[in-house]
Amino acid sequence: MSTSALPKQYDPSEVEPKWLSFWLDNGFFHADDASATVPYSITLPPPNVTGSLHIGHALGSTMQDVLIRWRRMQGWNAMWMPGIDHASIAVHVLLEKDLKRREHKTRFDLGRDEFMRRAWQWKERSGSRISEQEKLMGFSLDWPRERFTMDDQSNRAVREAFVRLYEEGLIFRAKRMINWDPGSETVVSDLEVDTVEEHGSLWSIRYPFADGSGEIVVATTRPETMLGDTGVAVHPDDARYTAVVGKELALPLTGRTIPVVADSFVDPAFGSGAVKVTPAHDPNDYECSQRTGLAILQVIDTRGRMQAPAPAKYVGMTVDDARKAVVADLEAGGFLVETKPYKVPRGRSQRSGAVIEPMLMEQWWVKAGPLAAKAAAAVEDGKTKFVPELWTKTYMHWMNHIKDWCISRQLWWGHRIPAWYCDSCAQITVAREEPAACPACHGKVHQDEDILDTWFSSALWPFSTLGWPDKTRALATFYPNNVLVTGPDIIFFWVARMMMMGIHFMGKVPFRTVYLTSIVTDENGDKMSKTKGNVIDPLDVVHGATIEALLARVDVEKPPDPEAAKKGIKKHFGKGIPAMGVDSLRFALAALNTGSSRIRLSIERVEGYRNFINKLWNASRFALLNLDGYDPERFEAQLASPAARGQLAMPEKWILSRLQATSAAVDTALEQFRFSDAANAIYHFVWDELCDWYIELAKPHLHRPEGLQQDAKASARRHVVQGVLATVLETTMRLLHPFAPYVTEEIWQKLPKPPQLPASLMITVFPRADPSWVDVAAEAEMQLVQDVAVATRMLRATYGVAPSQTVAIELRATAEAPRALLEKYKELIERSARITATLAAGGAPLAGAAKALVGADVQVLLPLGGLIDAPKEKARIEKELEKSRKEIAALEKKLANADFIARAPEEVVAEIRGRLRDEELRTKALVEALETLGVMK
RNA sequence: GGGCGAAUAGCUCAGCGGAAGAGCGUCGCCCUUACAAGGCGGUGGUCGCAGGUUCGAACCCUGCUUCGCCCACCA
Repeated sequence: MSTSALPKQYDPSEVEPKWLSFWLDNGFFHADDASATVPYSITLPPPNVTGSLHIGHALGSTMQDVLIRWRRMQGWNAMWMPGIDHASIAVHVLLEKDLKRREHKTRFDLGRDEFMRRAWQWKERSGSRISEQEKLMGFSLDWPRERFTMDDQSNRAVREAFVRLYEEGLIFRAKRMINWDPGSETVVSDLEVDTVEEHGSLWSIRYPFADGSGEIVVATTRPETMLGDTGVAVHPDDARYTAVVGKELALPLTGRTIPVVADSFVDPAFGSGAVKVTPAHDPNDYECSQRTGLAILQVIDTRGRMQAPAPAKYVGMTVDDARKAVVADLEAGGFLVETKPYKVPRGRSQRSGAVIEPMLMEQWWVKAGPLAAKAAAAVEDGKTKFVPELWTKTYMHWMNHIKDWCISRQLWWGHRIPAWYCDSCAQITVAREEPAACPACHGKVHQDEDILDTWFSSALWPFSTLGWPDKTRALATFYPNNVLVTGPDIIFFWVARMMMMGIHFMGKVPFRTVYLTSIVTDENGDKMSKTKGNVIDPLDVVHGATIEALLARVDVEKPPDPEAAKKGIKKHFGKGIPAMGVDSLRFALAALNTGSSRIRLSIERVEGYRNFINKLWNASRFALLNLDGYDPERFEAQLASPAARGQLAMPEKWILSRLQATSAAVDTALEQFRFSDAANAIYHFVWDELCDWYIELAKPHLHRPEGLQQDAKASARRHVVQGVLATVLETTMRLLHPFAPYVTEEIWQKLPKPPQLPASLMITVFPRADPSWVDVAAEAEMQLVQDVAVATRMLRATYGVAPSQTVAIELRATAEAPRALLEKYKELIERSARITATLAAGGAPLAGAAKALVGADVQVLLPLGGLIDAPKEKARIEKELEKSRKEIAALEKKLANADFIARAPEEVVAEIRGRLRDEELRTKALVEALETLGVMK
């Protein structure tokens, strides 16, 4: 057997590329549509083509890969679908910004064809970059299936879905109030508008009656819209105005007259109780006009400038300029009553940041009601579950209050709407293929200029990626997906719409479980942003980055405030970022993912888990240095029978028992998406049990005998210990592999193991908890050894006994059972605490000895003779005594309570009694120790 | 204005009805031949506040306070 030595520190840069290409070359990530095994599928939320992998992706994708690798190893036919999203509006914003900066042009200057050409160019560059990054992270995506939301197959799916929905009356064209984004010059959906409170003013304006009989004062935060007013509304029950309803007002600055109408949407308590109504530019006012029959005048155009029928003077002004002009003119005309500062809720485009202009326009809509009803019912019936469960409410609330979805966009990069208008008649043709001529009048047709909301194609993604609208094998096998992992921020945008479309077109929910990830923030809980300079780039964590490199990047990326960004970078990454490899990052993300709403990540945190990976590396290194002569096949045969297992020594029984408990914990945790529990179970097993105890106890048995002839017994024992160590490590690699694929593969490949195993760790079998390995007795015995060793080390440390010095201690136990155990494991204790021990049942108080208690009965005596520091010892024991007495008081109080005795379960009462007994023994021993000290004085 | 969540060790978080836990930090002592990215030991908490339910509450209920995050058309 080879005993290849490993370097002292784990070097991911050598290991990662090697195994990545090994996995890819062997097609281990690919799932077979026709496999007879149980399918398990996840669709990766397709990253935007504009982006590169950020920490949020790293989190979500790592969790998906953990699930996929885990299920794959459990024998499921695990398929993880990769893809990229065309991100219509995001690309627009990006390309247009670039165009403006480099060429001072708009997309309109460029023209549709040229713009599209450049967008595709961008896609080719950017799309492959993100895939490369995903590969680097070890994500076991099924690459041959990789898709793009604007590839031929997706285009076909989009057309098919659009046409069918249109034919079913679920897609329609209508003139309604929409959110106009003057920045990107397109409609955006309600979800793409952020309402923010901004400082503005509330103007009160006088509207005189046309007959000169007085006036009505109205208040507004948008005086320029008065140019489009077509009425003033009052509450029908408002006694102040009942007499004037129906009268005409002379609208200042316009020469028009407008009526006073009654509508109950008016709040009589606000301002004067009268509202100016601008139906074309305010959603409320539009509703009002529909109820009261007021006319609609559009005075703002799609570029956010005033247009006729506003008076010529204002035409062409921007909204802001028009506002100033109107206010000035009103004031000059004596119409302005007052101006006061006011907090104005203002809608802003999430994409362009421009102030949203509500407008009345003809657009394409999805009738959401019927789709949402089924999507809500599916969750109510438990067909799809949210994890954590609390998101169910968010989803349900939205579904139950859903509004129609505006799906047309006045952009170019995206799926062009498959609707053709006749140049001669009013016929609209919605079809899968471009019609040669108008079916009604045979006139020429032209296609709708608009494209679809980027989320329309995303909504079809779980089935369009599997071949829909064709009935494919892949679709039959992998739809519905088992899990969707995504961020809560796109529940409405994406999750809800996949649910609606999946149920509609496939008749089944698209996924059984929706796992919502946390938001990754910096260590202070602040959202990561380029401007704050607190962005943790996963690739920097993997490869490392000097502070200079990080700062230099700011100059290339040119964020809005480069100085602030640099300051932030210096603050957060002052010493740069050490290269920590993929596994450290992945493991950190899993370990920190407790399911709370945010994960505070910092470089220090990742370093902590890098240390863990290194610890594991060194434990393996130790093993490999000591496995010479080990024969895995022989060992397997040795362990095959339960009887043989019974022959194992306690430490071996113990570590195997702990290992099986860890397997069980990992499995249970993953079933419940408790990633941090799973990661921490492995972390503690490896560090606290395997490294801190088992390896230490194994050492004397592994060392090669000095003499020429090794005695047979020691040799056999050595082989068993080697076997257990190798087995435990091999199992640990399998357990840990979904979290840290690279380091585990590297170690696993080096470990001696029985032949006929697969070529890669990633296709071995995930450890299954086997209760037959549980050994309660061994765990209890080991606990005693650990407790005695720890108590002894504590005394040593307290009294400054040099680590190199072996001291003699006395162990006392009055009871027979623990004394027998101490006797049995004397050597283990001696080795763990660097002592020699003598055992006694009791005896006279030992003057000049420091004393520690283990449990109630076992005493550890460290003889110090004249060197004992009596006051220190006294203080220490008194502190323990105080704790013990408090505990006794609490326990006695409980037992004195008749209700407790009567109502609490018997076993609880018995347990409390037992604890009281033990605690009393402790107190007695501690008092005795104090008395012994007294002798010294 | 509605809804949801959080408040536990210096920091970040587990625990969610029967003995207060982890990681990091901090303080000692150690280069003990796997690992100083390490070892050993220690310190540190009226579990936000006030009530209630219960034999028993960090955990369940009510109210309050303080922070987050969503949703919402008030001129």
